[in-house]
Amino acid sequence: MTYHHGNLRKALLERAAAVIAEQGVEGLSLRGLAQELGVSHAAPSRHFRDKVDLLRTLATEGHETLGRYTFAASNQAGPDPLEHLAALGHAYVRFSMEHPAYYRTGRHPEVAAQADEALKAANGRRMEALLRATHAAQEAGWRQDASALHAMVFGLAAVRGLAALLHDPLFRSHIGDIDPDALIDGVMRLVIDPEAVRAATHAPEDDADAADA
Amino acid sequence: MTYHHGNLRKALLERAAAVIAEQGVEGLSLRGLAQELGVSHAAPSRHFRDKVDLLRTLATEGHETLGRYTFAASNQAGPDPLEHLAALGHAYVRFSMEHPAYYRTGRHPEVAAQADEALKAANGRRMEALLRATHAAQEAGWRQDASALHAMVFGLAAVRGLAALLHDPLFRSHIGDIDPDALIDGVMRLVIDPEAVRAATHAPEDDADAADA
DNA sequence: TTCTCGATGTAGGCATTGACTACATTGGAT
DNA sequence: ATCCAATGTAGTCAATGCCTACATCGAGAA
Repeated sequence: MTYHHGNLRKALLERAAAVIAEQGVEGLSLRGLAQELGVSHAAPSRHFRDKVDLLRTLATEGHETLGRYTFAASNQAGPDPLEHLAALGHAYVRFSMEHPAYYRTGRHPEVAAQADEALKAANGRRMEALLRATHAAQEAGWRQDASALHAMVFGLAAVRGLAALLHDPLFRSHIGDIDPDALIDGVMRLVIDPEAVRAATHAPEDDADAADA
Repeated sequence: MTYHHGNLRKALLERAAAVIAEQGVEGLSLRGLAQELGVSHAAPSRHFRDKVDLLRTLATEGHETLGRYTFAASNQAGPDPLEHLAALGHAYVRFSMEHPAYYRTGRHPEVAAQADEALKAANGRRMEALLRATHAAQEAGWRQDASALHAMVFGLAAVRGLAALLHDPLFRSHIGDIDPDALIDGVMRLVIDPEAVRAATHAPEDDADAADA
């Protein structure tokens, strides 16, 4: 046994993510973490000021991972702004399913309440990117009747709400066995509604699709 | 001072709701509650088996209150199924804003994970009612292209997501000062989209302007 | 090479909290 | 009037977060 662990900070983050994925944020204990990693109960304090500091770090990692998801989605999606927006929504829900620890930590009220500048900035960047994608979709005919803000919040709410439902035991048990992917597809189609867009764009009068900035 | 409190159970629930509204569920402590009410630290255990039991009771109260909100909304809404569905969504978001303690407790993972039969049943009833309202809206032309389940989840996700956003400090601080009511209206209009429904119901044939209600 | 010092980990302690047990008080039913 | 179930009290314990003082390590300075 070595006196020093080697990379305790990383190990703490990984183990914490595993515990949160299994038992939720409530089930996380710094002392338990230290014991599982074979270090003393005070060792974690060398790397994280307090429990929220660890959670905040995890949440920031989660933002970065989510960033990679949305980046990949942007690249894989075609040039159609509607498809792009749908891909962003898909990426978020998939992220929430594949990284439950990041997802739960990011939504934890303590973390949001004690967010540092890095976390706020990461969140802000994602919101701005979403707003741009929303704007592009509107220029392509999506929800032109609404303000950009309302349209963005609509899409964001639907996506975040869907993720919340898929993580809600009450919802899951009431719905019974379903294919999450099919549900995500179905809901995203209702959010984007390309049929309606096509109908509106090819509408009686064609002053609607003037797309310039 | 009397040896017995009088109605400690009720007092505990009320005080707990106040604390949760101020500091969130994380800020709630049974001993603190007891101290504020002037009873011994073990007194709460006479009324609630443990902390989750108290939270679960609060969540059940919340379901009842939400039930009253939706009942009132149903009554005040006109006969139009679309208007009815929008009113249900509105009622949920309004409930979440006016009763933050109920809202937060109901969404707390511990509560959902340890829900008892009463809570599951209350949740199930609301889901069934929402499914019926969704079905009626579809019969009136709303989102007929989607399955009833997908349409319901779409609406539910948008509404729950909007409530989540309005309670999210990160979202609120990024958005800046806004009028929540205007945002709720705007988003609900995008969920229901009566214009699109009217367009779809009055078919491709162009008697578009002759039709009025 | 040896020394020093900052980084990292340890040991102990304290306050808070949830939960358990044994005991006390009350008021209503008999 | 008596009994007893409901309600409240006091004490205890383990778990936890956080604090302080001390120990160990290893890399760079001397």
